[in-house]
Amino acid sequence: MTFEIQANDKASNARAGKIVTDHGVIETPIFMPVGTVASVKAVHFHELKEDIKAQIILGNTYHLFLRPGIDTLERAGGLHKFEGWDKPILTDSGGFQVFSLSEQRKITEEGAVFRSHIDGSKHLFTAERAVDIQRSIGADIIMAFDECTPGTADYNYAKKSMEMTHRWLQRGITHFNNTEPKYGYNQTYFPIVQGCVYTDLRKISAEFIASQNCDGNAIGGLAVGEPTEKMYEMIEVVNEILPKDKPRYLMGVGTPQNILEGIERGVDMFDCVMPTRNGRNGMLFTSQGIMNMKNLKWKNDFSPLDEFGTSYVDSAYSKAYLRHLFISKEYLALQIASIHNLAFYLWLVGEARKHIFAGDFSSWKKGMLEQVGRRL
RNA sequence: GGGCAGUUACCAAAGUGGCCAACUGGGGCUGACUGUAACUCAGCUGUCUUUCGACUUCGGAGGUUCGAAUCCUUCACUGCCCA
Repeated sequence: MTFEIQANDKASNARAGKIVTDHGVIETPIFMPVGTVASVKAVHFHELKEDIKAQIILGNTYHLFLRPGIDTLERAGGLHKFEGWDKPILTDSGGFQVFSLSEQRKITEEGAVFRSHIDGSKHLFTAERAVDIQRSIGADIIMAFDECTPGTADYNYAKKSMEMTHRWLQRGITHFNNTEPKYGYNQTYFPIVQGCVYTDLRKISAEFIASQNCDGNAIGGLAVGEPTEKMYEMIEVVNEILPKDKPRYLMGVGTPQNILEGIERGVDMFDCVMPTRNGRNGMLFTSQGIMNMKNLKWKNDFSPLDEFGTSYVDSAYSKAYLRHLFISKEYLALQIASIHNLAFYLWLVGEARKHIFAGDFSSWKKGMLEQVGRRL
């Protein structure tokens, strides 16, 4: 994997670049749709590629390990072949599940023991195991196994957790270097900065992560309960330290506003379930603001779903029709909303990229922020 | 014509003397959702009020009672059965 910066914004830390993987090029800044269980929920891969124009998608180690399982993925020849996606894939390590499934896991120095949410069976995830599974999945970019601490963690817990994440990282890197890709193309390993909302911890973590000299670096443990301003502050602190010539990936973020703020602070890659999950729950993100499609006000509004939208669903369907589909609990509603939201997110980062090249990112961002935050 | 059962908020349906503005579903309105255990979750859904609370309700009218959605009388309507 290689990364090349193609343009820097004049008034901010925003940059535009190009990541090259064996499955193709990723133009940054980029948003990566989340396809946890070998599926971007409610969206065909055809639409993902042709209409939404996704350049890279995610998969999840924990979920894919439970179903369909490693054996099936290996027999399929890896996740790309299994799901029919020939562009880049990034897999999360299961670190987020340490946070989101905190009720049914136990953390030790060795790793985390999960009780499966599917059948209750116990599974030990370690730094090494996460590498092995991600080798079997065959993602282009694989993530270190970390503990994603909640934004409300106290200092001592955050410090101990961060230090353990660092030890896990060294074990993971060693194991990564001692193992080979399984399907004939290269994989690269991204470490993850932790440290919760504590500036000194974030600095220590960023310095440690930078010293590992990986191809790219991730910022984790944000947008997990801390105030948004704190998140922005932590991004600034960390990006001061993370190498400029490596892609920076802000994990799990976020709203359109979060993404623009992240780009301005020098982040290159984002992923988030919001466009798909919120879409399925009836919320549309548009360049003009946020719409709750279940609201009465759309009942007889036959105007296009999004007159400024770039996806075919934006002109093919009306607001009134999509509202009807949601109210009627029709599956098509989930598809249309998910396609629209993902297309919007990809459009948004694409526009950001253009304005970085043009050198007027910050002024463009200011106007866009006001628009996307409106409630329609 | 006779007998029986029933009539509760937008719909369905509990409640059979005070703890009832009235259980529960559905529907409706609004909100939440950030490396996906999520087509999920939460609040509201008689009127007025920010809250406390006040007021008007359980087919209509009248009555019994300190007190009625609940008991009595009567009228109206609906369903089933017998002629």
